[in-house]
Order: sequence, then structure tokens, then C-alpha cells
Amino acid sequence: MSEAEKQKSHARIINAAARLFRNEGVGATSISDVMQAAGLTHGGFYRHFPSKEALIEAAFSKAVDDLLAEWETAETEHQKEQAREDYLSRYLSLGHAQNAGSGCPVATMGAELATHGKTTKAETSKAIERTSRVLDPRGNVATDQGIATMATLVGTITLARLANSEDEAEKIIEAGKQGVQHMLENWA
Amino acid sequence: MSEAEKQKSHARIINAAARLFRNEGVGATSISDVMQAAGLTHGGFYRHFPSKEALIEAAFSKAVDDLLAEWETAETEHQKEQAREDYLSRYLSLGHAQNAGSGCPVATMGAELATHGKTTKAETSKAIERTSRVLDPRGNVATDQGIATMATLVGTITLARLANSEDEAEKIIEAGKQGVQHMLENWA
DNA sequence: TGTACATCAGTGAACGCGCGTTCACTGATGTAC
DNA sequence: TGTACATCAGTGAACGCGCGTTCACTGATGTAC
Repeated sequence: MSEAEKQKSHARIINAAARLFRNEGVGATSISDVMQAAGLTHGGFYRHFPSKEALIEAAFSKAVDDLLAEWETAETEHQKEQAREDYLSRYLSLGHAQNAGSGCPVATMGAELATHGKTTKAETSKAIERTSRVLDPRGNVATDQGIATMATLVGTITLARLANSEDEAEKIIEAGKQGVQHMLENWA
Repeated sequence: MSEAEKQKSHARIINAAARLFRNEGVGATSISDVMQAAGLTHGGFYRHFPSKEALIEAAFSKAVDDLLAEWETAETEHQKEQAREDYLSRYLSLGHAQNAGSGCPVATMGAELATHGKTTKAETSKAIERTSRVLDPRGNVATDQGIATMATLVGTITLARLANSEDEAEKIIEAGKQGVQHMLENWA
């Protein structure tokens, strides 16, 4: 049980939490659930985090990083446009709707985190800013276009997950795609 | 304790649940919380509903009705357009972001209901259809435009509630407004 | 190099607590005669 | 019109259960001499 092994456990706990919180919801996931998924027993949790609240914050941040890091490295205009397009087409897909556990944490945890305090708000606010930058057509700035695009994405995937058939979900995603396209087409 | 009084209690329970579920979340609201808010004790709950699940369904449906009924009565083209505009401007407001308890149940309860079963999906699916109809510029039909508009609304209010200041929330709502406008402006 | 010791990640039992649900009871309602 | 009785909304104690958190303990690590 070296320092390196502790860090591996730590990472497993965060990853398990990030997946379970998105799949089942923050409130519906217990610390025992998380620790079991990480291959540990519940008692050891407090060697890694002071509270469930701290884990929620860490898991949310990790999920945001996993989703954005790949695209934030874009430097040239061409790379930025490619990043934006790739992010959009991955986000608005049936796969994303059906695999909440590896998808956008704002769509899955957002409403639940909205009732939390200031500490969590700092993280969610940062996530909105970062995502908007990736999505903004002008590249790495946060303007209304990036925010409005993100809003349409989050709303579309939320609606798609509330549909009662795969066909209906696909129709909603298609509508979201067209919506984003029309929105950005003639923006002042 | 006549039949009429039972119905009054029933309505108070549903209204209290609809408010608390949207304000605090479905999982974070207990049956005791709901009954207390309705001016009753928890034990009597099961004279009105067979389970918490049934209450969730009833409260969600009630919230949808409260939000839509006023606009669904529009008949003439002019009334329909007015309904659509009124719905939009009420939805995209700071007041809506700050008063989740009387606002859109899809934005507050949606993510939590997505993990539920078929019965709830029937209700959420219906809510999407109804809202899309009110929002569609062609009037009382469910097309991609209505769905994409609804998605932007749900996403915008979700993001606004995750902002860590009133100013930031207002900026997000403004971006959402412009997004909807640009989206609908030149739709094929 | 070998030994004694402090550290601490992980275990599993235990804590108080609030949850959803059940139940015996109360007392007002309204029907039967 | 008056009386006996069935119904049932609402009460509050109780149920088993799982939650977040604490704690005494284990045993491997790595440092001190």
C-alpha cells in the first residue's frame, strides 16, 4: 500500500462516482455503491474525502475534464472548428442519450446541483464557461452564441432521455441538431 | 370529513408535492415533507396514493397542466402566436430561474425522472409533445421547431440555475433568448 | 544489513437518523330502519 | 325525527432498512538507529 497505490484507489473512487452519479443520480447513489464499484469497502472512503459533498464536487469536475480536455487543446482556427463540430456531433447522438454515465454531467447532475451551495456553483459555473468556449464559433471565447448552443445541447439530451421510445429520442436529437444549425447560421 | 374535504386534501397534497419536488428535488423530498406542507401528518398519505411513485407522477402531471393549460386554449392564429410569445418570455426570465417551485417541471425533475420506468416516461413524453405544440410557430402541431425551441428553453433555465451570481444567470437567459430568436428566424 | 517503531490505507462493525410503508385507533360522516 | 352502525380520512407509533459517518483494528510501508 504505497503512495502510488493510494492514488490509484483515489482515481478509481472518483471515476466510479463520476459514472454512478451520472447514471443513477447523486442522491440515488450511496457511498457504499461508489466504493463497491471501485473495488473497496465503504469504511475506507474517509481516507480519501472528508464528505460525500466533496466527492460530488470532485466527480463533477472530473467528468467535465474528461469531456472537454480533448477539445480544449485546439490552437489553430481549423482545429477549433473541428473541435466544435466533433463535440456537437458526439453530444447530439443516441449513444450519448443512452450512456449517461460517460456523458455530459451538466445534463445529468445539473438540476440536482442547482439546489446545492456556493462551492458547487463555482464548479458548475466554470463548466458552463469552458463548454461555451469550445462551442463558440469565434473560437475560445465565451459569447452568447456558445452559451445558447450549450443550452440547446443540454436541453436536447434531457428531452431525449425522457422519450418513451428509441425512435422518439432519435427524433428529438434530430430536432436539436437542426435547431443548433439554424441558430448559428445567421447569428449577427 | 366529507368527500369534498377529502378532495381538498388530495389537491393540497399534489400541490405541495409539485412545489417541493421542483424546489428540492424528488429524492430530497420525503412524504413527511409533503404531508406537513399540506397541513397533514404523514400517516394519512396512503389514503390518497398507493406509493411515492404514484405521487411523483401526479405531481409532475399537475405541474405540466398548471404551466400549459392557459396557452392550450388558444384557437385563432393570433391567439396562438400570442400564447407562444407569452410562454417564451415567461420561461426565459430571472423570475423563473429563481422560482423553480412554480416553474417548468421538465427542467427541475427531468433528469431525475429519466432514470425511472415506463409509467413515468409516458407522462414525460406527453409533456414534451404538449409543450412543443404550444411553442411551434405553425400552431398546435409538433414539429422539429417546437421541440428544438423547448430544448433551448429547458437547457437555458438549467444553466441559469447553475450560475454563481444573479448577473451571470441573467446573461445566460439573455443568450437563450437570442438563441431562440435566431433559431426560429430563418427555419426552412 | 537488521530491528523497532510510527504511519496510514483499507476493513467491517457500529452509531444515530430519516426514509417509505404499515397499522391500530379515533371520531366525524352519512346511511338504514 | 331519532338511533344504531358501517365507512373511512386522518393520527401517531411502529416496522425494517439503508443512509452518511465514526471507530477500533489489521497489516503492509518506510524510516530511524
